Amino acid sequence: MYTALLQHIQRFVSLTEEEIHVLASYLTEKKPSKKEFLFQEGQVCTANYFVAKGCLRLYYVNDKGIETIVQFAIENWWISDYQSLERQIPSPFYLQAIESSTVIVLEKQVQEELLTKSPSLERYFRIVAQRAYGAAQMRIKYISELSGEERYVQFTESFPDFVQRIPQYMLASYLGFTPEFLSKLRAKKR
Amino acid sequence: MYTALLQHIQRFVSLTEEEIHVLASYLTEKKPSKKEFLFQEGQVCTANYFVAKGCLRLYYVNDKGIETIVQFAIENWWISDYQSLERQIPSPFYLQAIESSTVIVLEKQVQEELLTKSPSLERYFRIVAQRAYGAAQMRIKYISELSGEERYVQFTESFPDFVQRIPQYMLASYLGFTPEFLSKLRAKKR
DNA sequence: CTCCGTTCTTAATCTACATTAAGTTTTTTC
DNA sequence: GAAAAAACTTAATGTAGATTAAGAACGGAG
Repeated sequence: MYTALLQHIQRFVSLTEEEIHVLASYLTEKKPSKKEFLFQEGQVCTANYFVAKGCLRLYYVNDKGIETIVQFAIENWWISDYQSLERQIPSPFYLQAIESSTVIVLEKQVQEELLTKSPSLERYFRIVAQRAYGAAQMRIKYISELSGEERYVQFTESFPDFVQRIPQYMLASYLGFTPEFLSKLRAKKR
Repeated sequence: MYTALLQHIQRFVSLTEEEIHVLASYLTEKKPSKKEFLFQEGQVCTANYFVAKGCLRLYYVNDKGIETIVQFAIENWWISDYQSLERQIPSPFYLQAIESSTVIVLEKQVQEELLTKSPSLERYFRIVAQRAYGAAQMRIKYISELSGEERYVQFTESFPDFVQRIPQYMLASYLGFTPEFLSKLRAKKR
């Protein structure tokens, strides 16, 4: 149970049997089916989610009804709306399963308590947050540095398998342009 | 000494006298003058920087020589290139003082050691990283959601004092457009 | 105070990508 | 396995913001 997460944690810190036991008692598992939501716009986000299997997307919908994907999460990624989670304010985002997935849920209340008990886990989540932040810094750089076409090439080269797994319009949404423009790019590359 | 930082830390966790003492012994202070660099492109970034006074910018230069600002840091912000710092790879960024500033330097090696000794500090840095990540998530949202003009309005309304402190061309660079376009926007608002 | 480099402005032209709209193909559902 | 819904494509037209170029204003060093 929870082996994917335990393995991930032990890549960064080591846990005692006791800690593993306590941790496991605090976790719950959810198996959202395709298109199921973990939270929606307007709700306060209450948990941090670890993808053991499958794929999620974090997105928002603008006033014209257009969806924009802020982040994907695949196996071994934590995902949540960290401002909503920390400040307990309503989230502007939707967190949704793209495929039917297996997600490990760590409730905020529970996380607080758990981390005061276990410095190793505190350390693990510090490292995870720093890595996510580093990735976000690079993402911001790429958004402004590269053109739409360059971002498309870079993404497909970096994550060829992942591109197969998701609908094209989601890729367009993540890369920051329209499905029509992506279609044009694809036609050009053939 | 280091009072700005100690106050910031104690907004999130409490430290014992002993911990404060150990922490202080590990920190160093730097007073970069205007335009001085803390690190430059191609260097591996070795430390995490806390702005006690003044203002820094993290930016990169593209192949046409155009600078783009990825982040500002003012009083009470930590700033660094977290990918370079964590993976010890060369940074694509420059970290530079915009004003002559007072910066508290926490070397990576030292941070590692310090955090294994103090769970409270581990906790503090976990919280700081999560907040920074939350802010980055929102930044990514705003970049795709708002037009250049809307980002300008939003930024000037959110940080009116800060806008006074920095040159216009840096604001343009941060907001993701040219100084010429900013100039046009400003003319329009008058 | 004045000179020189930096910053800011104006305006003409240009382009990457959006919008709209219609048609086609693929996937889902009953 | 037919019908409906979702996803993808093509093409005409539109626009936010870039680029280029030149001049004006500002600010700091001597």
